[in-house]
This record gives sequence, C-alpha cells and structure tokens, in this order.
Amino acid sequence: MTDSEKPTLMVIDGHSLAFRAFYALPVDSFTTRDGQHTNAIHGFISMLINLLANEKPTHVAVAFDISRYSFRTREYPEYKGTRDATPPEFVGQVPLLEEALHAMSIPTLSKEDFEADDILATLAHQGSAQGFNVFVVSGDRDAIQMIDDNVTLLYPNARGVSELKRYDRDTVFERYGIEPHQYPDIAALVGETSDNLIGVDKVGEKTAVKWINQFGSLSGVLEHADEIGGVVGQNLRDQKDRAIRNRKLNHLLTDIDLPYGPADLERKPMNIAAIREVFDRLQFRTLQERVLKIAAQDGALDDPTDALLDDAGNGAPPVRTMVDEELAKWLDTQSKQGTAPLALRVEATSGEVTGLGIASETESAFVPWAPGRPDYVALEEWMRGSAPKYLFDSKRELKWLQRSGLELRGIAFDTTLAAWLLKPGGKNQDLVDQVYYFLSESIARADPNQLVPDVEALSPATEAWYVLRLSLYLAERLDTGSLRVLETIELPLVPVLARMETTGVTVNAAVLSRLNKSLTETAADLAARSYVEIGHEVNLGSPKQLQQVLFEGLNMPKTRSNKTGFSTDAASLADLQDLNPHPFLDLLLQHRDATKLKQIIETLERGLSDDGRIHTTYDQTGTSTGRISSNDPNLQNIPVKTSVGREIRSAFEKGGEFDTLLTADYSQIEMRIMAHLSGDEGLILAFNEGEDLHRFVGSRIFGVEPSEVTPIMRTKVKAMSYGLAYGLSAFGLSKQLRIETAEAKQLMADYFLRFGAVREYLRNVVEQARVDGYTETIFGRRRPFGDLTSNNRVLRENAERAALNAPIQGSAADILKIAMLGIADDLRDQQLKSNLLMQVHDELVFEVATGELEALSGIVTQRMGHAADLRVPLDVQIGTGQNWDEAAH
DNA sequence: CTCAATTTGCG
DNA sequence: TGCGCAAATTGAGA
Repeated sequence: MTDSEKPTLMVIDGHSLAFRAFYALPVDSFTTRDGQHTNAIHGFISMLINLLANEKPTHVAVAFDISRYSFRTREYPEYKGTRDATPPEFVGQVPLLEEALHAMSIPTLSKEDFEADDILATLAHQGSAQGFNVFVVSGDRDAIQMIDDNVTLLYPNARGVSELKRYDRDTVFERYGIEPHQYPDIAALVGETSDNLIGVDKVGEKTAVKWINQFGSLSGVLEHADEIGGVVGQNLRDQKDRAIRNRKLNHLLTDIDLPYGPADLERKPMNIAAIREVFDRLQFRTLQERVLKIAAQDGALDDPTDALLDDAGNGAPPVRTMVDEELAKWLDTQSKQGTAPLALRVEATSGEVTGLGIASETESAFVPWAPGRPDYVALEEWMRGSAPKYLFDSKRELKWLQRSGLELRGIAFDTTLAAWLLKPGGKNQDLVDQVYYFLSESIARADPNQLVPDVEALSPATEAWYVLRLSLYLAERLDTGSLRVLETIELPLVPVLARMETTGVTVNAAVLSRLNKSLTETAADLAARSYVEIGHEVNLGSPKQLQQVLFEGLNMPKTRSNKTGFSTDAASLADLQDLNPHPFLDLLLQHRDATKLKQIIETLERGLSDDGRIHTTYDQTGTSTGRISSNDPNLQNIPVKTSVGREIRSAFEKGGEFDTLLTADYSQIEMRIMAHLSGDEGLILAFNEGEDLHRFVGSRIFGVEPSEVTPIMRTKVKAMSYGLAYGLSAFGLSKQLRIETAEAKQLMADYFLRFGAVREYLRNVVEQARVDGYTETIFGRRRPFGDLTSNNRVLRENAERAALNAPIQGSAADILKIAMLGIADDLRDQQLKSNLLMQVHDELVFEVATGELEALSGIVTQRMGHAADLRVPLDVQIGTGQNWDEAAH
C-alpha cells in the first residue's frame, strides 16, 4: 500500500487550537448581535476548513479537555499552575464550537481525568499501527513525541492558526537534532514554563540536546550525571528530581480507553440544516459558504444528485396523478378509513393554483388544477368540509386557494406554526429545512433562479407526504400546553389573518401625496438651513459624516460610543443640546423627523394596490413572544405621536361602501397582566378602583392624595411602571426621565415598597425560567431561554430581561388573539358585513358596514373584555371616525 | 449585490 | 445599563 492509498487520520487538539485562535483574532470583530464572542470558533473552523481542503483526511476527530484538572494535576498540583484563569469570553465559545463541529459531522472526544493530548497520542499511536497516515494538529510542543514515520505534527506558528508548520522526523531532527521520541527528554531537562514545569538550572535546549545525543536518553544522562562537570553538572545532580518529575508528566499516554478507534472516525456527510442553523446563529456568513462548499464536494446529504438517488423514492409512496372519478373514489376511501388526517400541499405559480398534493401515510396523489375545470366536486367537498388537513404554511396556501375560488376548512395542523411554537426564536424554515431538521432526511431544493432546473422539484404529492410525517413528528414533540395554544389559538387564527390580508385597508393616496410633497419641502429647507449653520453641505442621513461634523468640526463633547464611533441618535443629540447648545442640532433632529415620516409615507404609497387598499402580510411566526408582526408594508408602526404622524393616520380610511372606521384597544393591558400574574394587592386594587392607574400608583408612592399627584409625578410613575416589565434599571430610568440616578433608585425603592409583590413576581419568573429553561404565558405558550445560565454576563442579563418580559408580552398577545377569534366567530354567526382590518398588538381596527355599528361595538367590547379571566378587569376603549386618526380616542 | 450597523417608527 | 418588531439608509466588502 502506497502512502497515497492509505487512509488519512487527522486528530486535533480542540482547546489548544481554539485558544490560539482566541488570542490571534480580535474579540471585538467577532461578536454576534447578542454579544456572544465567536473569535475562537471562527479561527478554529477557518483553520479546519483549510485542513480538510488541503490534507483531505478520510478520518477526523477533535479532542477537548474536560477541565484543567487531570491525573497530572493530582500527581503534581502545581502542573500548569501558573496559567491564569481561562477568560470567560473563551469558555463560552467551546460548547458552540462543539455544536459547529457536530453539525459538520466531526466527532469530538474528551475523557475525564485525561488531557486532550493523551487522546491525540492514543489515536495517533493506534492510527500509525493500523496503517493510517496521521496528522496531529496541536499547539502543544509535547505533541512532538507523537511523530513517527506515519505521524506528522501540524503546529501553529506565532501568528495564530492561519499557518501551520509541518513537523515530521526530518524537520524535528533539523530543528532539534534529535528523534521525536527523545523530545520529552529534552523538555524534561529544560523545563516547560507554560506547564509550570521548572527544568534544571542553566540547562537550555543546546545543552540538553548535547547530553541526549551523548548518552542516548534522559536515563542515560542521569546515570552519567557524575561525568558532567561545571556548574551545570552540579545543578543536574542536585536537581535530577525535577527532570524525573517533568519526564513523568510530559509523557503522553498512548493506551487510554476511548469510545472510538481510528477506523470509527471516518468522515460522514455533513448535516446541512444543522450547519445553517449553527452558523446562522454564530453569524458566520462567509465561513458558512466555505463549509457548505466542502460539504457539497464531499457529497453531503443535500447534494441534489444524491438526494434524487437516495430519497426521491426513499420511503415516499409513488405519486398517483388523479382526476375525476378516481380522485373522488380515493377521497371517499380515505374518509371511510376513519378520521385519519390527510396532508395537503398547494402548488401555485404567481399566486394561481396549478396543482394540489394530497397524502396519507402510505399514499400520495397529485391533482392538476386549472381554473374553471369541472369534475372536482368530490375534491372541493373534501376541501371545504371539516375533515382534518395538515399543511405547511397554511395561511399562504389558504390565500392561494381562495384566490382561485377554492374553499378550505379543517386546517388541523400546520408544521410552520408547530415548529415556531417549539422554537419561537428560530429562523423560519422552508419545507426542505424542516424535513432535514426534524426528520433528518434530505429532499432536493429546486433552484428558483434556474430557468432549466437541474433538479426536478418534488411533486406536491410527495411534499404533502413529508408534511404529514412532519406533522406527526411535531405533534409528538409539542408539550400539551403548546399543543393547546396551537389548536385553540394559532390554527383558528389562520383564516382570520388570511381574511384581513385579503381585505386590506383603504388608504387615501391623495392625502399621502400631499403630505409627501410638504415634507419634501420641509426636509429640503431644514437641510439647507443646517448647512448654513456648519458652513458646508453634509449628508444628514449619514451617522459617519455627522460624527465628523459634531465631534471634529464643532468639537462637541463625546456621546455614548457605538461600534462606529459616537452615537448621533436622538437621545444623544438631546444631551448635546443641553451641554453644548447649537442650532445645527435642532435642525438635524427636525430633519430626521421629516425624512422619517416621508420614508414611511413612501413605503405606504408603494404598498398601495390597484384596489386603493393596502394589503399587509401578517407574520404569525415572526416573534419570540407570541405577537404577530406585519410586513410589506408594516402597518404596526404607523406614526401617531406627532401631528404630522396623525395626518398619516388620517389617510387610513373606511372603504367606500362602509359607514365608519372603528378602533378598539386595551388600555394598559401589560400592567393588568402584571397585576394578575403578581397578585399584588395594591396594583389589583388600582385597576378595580377604576381610577387613573398612574395617578393611583403615584399617590401611593409619593404619599399624597390622588388629586395632588402632579403631572411630573405622574410622568415618573408612568415611566417606572412601563419600564418594570422590561427589566428597566435605575440607570435606564434616570436616563429616560433625565433625573439623577439616585433619584431613580429612590423612585424604584418607593415603588417596590408599595408594590412588593411585583418585584417578587419578576424575580420568580427569571428564577423559574432558569430552572425550567423556558417561560410560559397564562395560556401555556412557551419561550425557551438557554442563556440564563450563561457565563457571559451580557448574554445572561439580556436573557433575564427578555425572560421577565416574555410572559407579560406573550399573555397580552394571547389575549388579543383570543378576542380576534371570538369576534370573527360572532361576525360570521351574525352574518355581519363589517371587516376586521388591522391588528396593532393591543388594538384592532374595523370598517363598519351600514347599520352594524351598535352590533359590532357590542361584539368587540364583549369579546375583548372577556378574552381572559383575570384578577383585574380588561378595559377596552372604542372609538369611531371616518379615518384612523378620527377613530382614535 | 449583500450585509452589518445605525436610526427610528409603533406597541 | 429597556422588551418585541420592520424598514430605510449608509458604507464596506464581494
């Protein structure tokens, strides 16, 4: 067997290489948005990719130390004793690195009481004996002893891990003048500072090599210690115990028990979905591409050709194309087999349905669809009947069906919603991702950019079969609370949201256009005036250029710093205006205001359809807390706080044939939920008294009559109350109210003195979440939290604030959703023509059909007011008007 | 062209 | 050193 035919085993010392990467790469440049440091992971993976590409190992493993303690520290407690505590920024990266490696299907090894080096030595030893070419990758010089004719050491140079130097027998000889196996003898005499092993005084590498070459080995040297003259000879005789101890400790074990031998470490196809997930989380974009490229070269599972060969027929029932009687008969048979659900997958081209896939666990049918075709009576009956159907992204497909004139009822499962409930912070996955992620099977992803795809897309029928299997799997995975949220809230909400999107909301283009014109002038005027103030033009929209103007040109005091320098946000500019008044600052703020409003108007204008209405898309899986989000365009951030903002709202009108617009919103729902969840008697009383909340709380805190609460007091109390549910600190409160930190602290103390159960509750939420690993809303919606136990303070504290907010925000979201369902039911049952148009977290907007105002406001008040049974009432405010601004109260 | 960073709108 | 979002813009890098 020649060398090139031999299998190649590569074993890597995870800690030593990651640690070198940690110090070679700047921490600041490798940090995720959440504050997780990733420089060591990045450096390591980058190095690994190069190794995989260059050395093409057939077998790979990475070894990690479990702790800094091993049998060596037990024998000699000072071993490695001089090492500083491992930086916490590094420690947190190791588990993530292991995750990344597992996604790449690279096994990691560690063994209690042994060091990674011992694992490496054992594998290298076995590999060499079993006919492997072995590469040892380590930043520890002791690894030199592993080198033999079959074992090469790759050792990082001073510059980090980007370049590795190859050491084989010849190189070692050139460098040290000895055989590799003699290296520990040299090191024992010289000592190893980094391991806190002191050598024989005055003996350096030169002397040690000379002696070893003269006497063959350390024991030879010690035997002949008497023959060595001078001070070094005396030192050797005096200090021979050091050398013996060092030799014992730097001997790497080659016979420890491991779960895997070299042959078990054969490289396996990478898990593409897992790579995407982990690398997305780490925010490694370029690296992800490089890894995926390698994965593709290696014929990983998602390789298109592979997928076709392996999976197209792998378990999936053959696709039967059905029409007419055959289809009718098949559906009939299916329904006779009891209530066994079928999965439905809709195929559409530019919104028009072209085909349907229907599948049971054992059969799948494709139904070609063309508009106006008869003979689908049985199909349509099944679709609009209550027979359970399982779907992927049901809202989208439901809308396609409705556009093509097809009714669909009985949506009994949606894998998109289920996956989200399971992991509400995760990325939205497409069907291919889900199949890979949950079923560990790969299906081909047809490239939509290819005119002539080289991968045949799966039939909707086969896709439906996957949807069915995903549904069964996900239903198993969901806890009963989440399953109840899915069945009683999320699934019934699908048609409600679909309807809202399809209905859209009328927006007056003329109003928008007039506003746009006026704002364009205002902005230009403000810009020109601001240029005069500083003597030159500048791009007011560029924070970078503003930094130059403010901090270099005008020499203003430095504001809060961010990644690109110093902040120029509104709060910072307001601070500057206090410290260093300048007309430019006001003009800039006003210009920002005008351009922001203008931008929103233009987004709305672009979103306006031919029917004169804006059709947003609600993302039911867009948040971690249970809220829905709105996009294309976002109708949940339409200005309201300024007069120009309200003019924008006034462009939102009732449809022509409707009477009026009606808005309904919850007042202080989050505080009410806080009162309910905490059981705080004071807060509960406040809501039951029906008095102005902030006035009531203010009177308690400041010890005055409610009527004596001044506007300033009320503002402070309001900020305090709202901040509570977000984990606001005294510092943050002082910043927001522009008061001294001490006063903010006092305010918080006074608050908790009167409303102690609130603090107790907030503490408990976080504590419980730390134990459970998740938080829960009143209705059982869960949000997982891993970082509550993180060693990284930034990560941990961010998680703590999110955790104390999640049940509050999430329960509020649940409540409004439940109200929406009730309202939709009533509208249908009473056959009202009024439409639910928009949802803005605690507000609903309707257009009211002629004569329905009384009925509708009754329904809305009732359903919203009784969506949940809390220890405090839910207060609903209703307003009407010709447009959204007028309808506000 | 894509992406990160900044800023700002809403609840 | 305040939770949850979407969107636009700038500027850097591929």
